Amino acid sequence: LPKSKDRPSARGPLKMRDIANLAGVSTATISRVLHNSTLVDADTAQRVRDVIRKNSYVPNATGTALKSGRSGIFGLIVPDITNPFFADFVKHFEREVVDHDQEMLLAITDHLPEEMQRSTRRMLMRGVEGIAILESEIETSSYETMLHNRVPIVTLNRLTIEPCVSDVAVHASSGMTAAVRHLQKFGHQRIGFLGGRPGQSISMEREKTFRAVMKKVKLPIDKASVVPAHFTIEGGYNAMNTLLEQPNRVTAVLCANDLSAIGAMNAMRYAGIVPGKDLSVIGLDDIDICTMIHPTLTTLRLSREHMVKLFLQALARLSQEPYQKGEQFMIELELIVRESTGPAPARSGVSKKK
Amino acid sequence: LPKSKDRPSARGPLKMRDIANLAGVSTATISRVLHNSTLVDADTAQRVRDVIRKNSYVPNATGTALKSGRSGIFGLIVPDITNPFFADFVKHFEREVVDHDQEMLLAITDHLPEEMQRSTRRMLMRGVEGIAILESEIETSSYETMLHNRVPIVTLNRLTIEPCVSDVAVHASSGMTAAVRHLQKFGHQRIGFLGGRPGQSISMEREKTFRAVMKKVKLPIDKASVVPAHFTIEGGYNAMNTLLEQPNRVTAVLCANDLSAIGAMNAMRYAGIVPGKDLSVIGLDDIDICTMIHPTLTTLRLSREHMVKLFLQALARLSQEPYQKGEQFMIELELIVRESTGPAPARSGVSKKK
DNA sequence: GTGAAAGCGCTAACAA
DNA sequence: TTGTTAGCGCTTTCAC
Repeated sequence: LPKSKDRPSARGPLKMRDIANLAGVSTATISRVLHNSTLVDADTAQRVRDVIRKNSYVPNATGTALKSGRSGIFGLIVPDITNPFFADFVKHFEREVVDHDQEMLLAITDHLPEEMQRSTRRMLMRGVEGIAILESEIETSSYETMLHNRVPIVTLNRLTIEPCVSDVAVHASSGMTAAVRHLQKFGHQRIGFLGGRPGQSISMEREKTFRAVMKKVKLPIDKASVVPAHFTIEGGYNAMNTLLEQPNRVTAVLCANDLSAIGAMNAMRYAGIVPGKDLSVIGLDDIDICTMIHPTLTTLRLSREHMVKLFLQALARLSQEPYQKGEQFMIELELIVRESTGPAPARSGVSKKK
Repeated sequence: LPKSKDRPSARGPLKMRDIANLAGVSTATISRVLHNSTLVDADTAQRVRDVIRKNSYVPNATGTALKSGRSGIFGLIVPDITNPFFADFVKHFEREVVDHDQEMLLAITDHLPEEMQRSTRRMLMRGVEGIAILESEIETSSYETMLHNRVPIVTLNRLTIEPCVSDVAVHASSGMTAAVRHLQKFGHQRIGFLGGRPGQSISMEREKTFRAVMKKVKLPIDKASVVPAHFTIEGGYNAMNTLLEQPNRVTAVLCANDLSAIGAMNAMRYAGIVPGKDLSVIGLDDIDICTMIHPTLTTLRLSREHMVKLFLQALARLSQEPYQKGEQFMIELELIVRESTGPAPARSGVSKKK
């Protein structure tokens, strides 16, 4: 019986061997041509390229990965791709990674610890060269498995680094200061905050920063004007309804993210309050829809493009031997003024219905 | 010098060989344990499992893939993950695929033909076992490369099948009929349509269906009330502004998707027209935000969950030898009534400002 | 300038 | 019940 060397791939895609046979050269030559090696005769190279094109040959990355020990895959773990912030992050991450001839392996945890565990396992099985984790609560056993396997990791807002683990954190205070000063210039004195859920580290962090900023600019905080909220439209909607029940209502609110700001504006509409006029609103993230709603949303931009660059840079540095230590990176917010903020209304008691 | 068999993996994750050495068995036994083979002694199995756990060993899928010839990866190509419809599709696709111990390879084309080409190449390199393409315009050379490599493909709304290529199409006419009847019951007579961009097959299809439905229910169509629109918030916004310039304005509009419906409602607000009261609006897709805006959007639901199931089922069937032929699947729309539709206003000349 | 051959991590047929 | 071994597609040293 003929050796497998000679059979023209019974089924499935062509292999390098087949191309080699068709071009009358060895697989080594094919490989050289694919890598644009100069050590190959121009004519031979051309002939090989023709055969490749004619047969739509595509090299099998599995073989390459196994041989080289490098998968060329980077993992990305997000809690919820339905949130435009994460969707945009995923989009930029994919683009960046693909532009470097690598792949993205995406995992969506839906905030579930057991999904986090499955995700890390999947990533390790596929031999990812690094993992970006945009999930603030990382379940312990997953974390240990990753450390054990010494895969570079970059986390978001955990403010903790260790060997093989870097972190990118949002430094909110300068941005929030700008936001509050912007409101102050419009004459706002009573400013509320929507967000800050006990136990959720990012949102607690943002609430803490808000308190610090208000102290810095010497504005008092009414306890009842800081309302916990999920990072969703519904979360903001509910929180704003709670806020609206308060006497001596605020004239402006900062929200922990854009989605909750949008929800808050919906709640205001139902209550007959005009956002941007009766009550100013500021979001955080600057997702695309900020400019597509009415009124357009003033917000603190957290650039996904920049974040992605930081994450990938951090991963790259962890991969280089001398940097295995782990580093802390910071990213700033930028105030983007739009229509949802304006002069504070003359007196506090705005009627509920116009 | 000792054979590589004996060295305890200098660096990087442990391999099966290492675990075998630690447990004092051969790699074959490790493999058997990992696959829950019954042919292995209970004690040995336990010992192996302990070693695996203790060392956080994770098998390398690259090896498995190369050996078995099956990558366990399914490709998904979408034009724009920032569109909530696609984001939701990706989410369900990922979940479904991962639940079957497989992976999703995601590509985002941003509607660019050259990205489509790169994407298919990436997919073929990684040896995907099937590709779901949610991009209606498929660039020819990519398509041929895929066919050449005989990888199962399922497309959306192309209404064309061939060997190795199945299609899932949205059958809009019953849903649209329900939508128009719903408006008729509210007394609407002049109904417009936003969408239908020349050259974009999905949107042309939807416009055609709209015309057919209007004919069926014996309602006239004013040429000027069918306005082309991109499938985005901005597209709907612009289209609605065009529509509002018309004399003898419609009292209701169907939109080719939810995003354009949302944009249309924004445009109405700016013009002082109250959506759902002065002018009824119906979307298509039923993305999550439909219930999170004011007024909530009446829409024709296109279930992503169901679509994903169909796509994966179609891919699975193409993989089985006897089904290589390619099949046409259909998916229906379901009318979901919310607040954006209501009784037609008494007379047509609604004032532009209240 | 080109080819032969070994080996990456894993599986499965076969041997013991 | 367990081990030995060949080989999946590719790269690369070494020999020619």
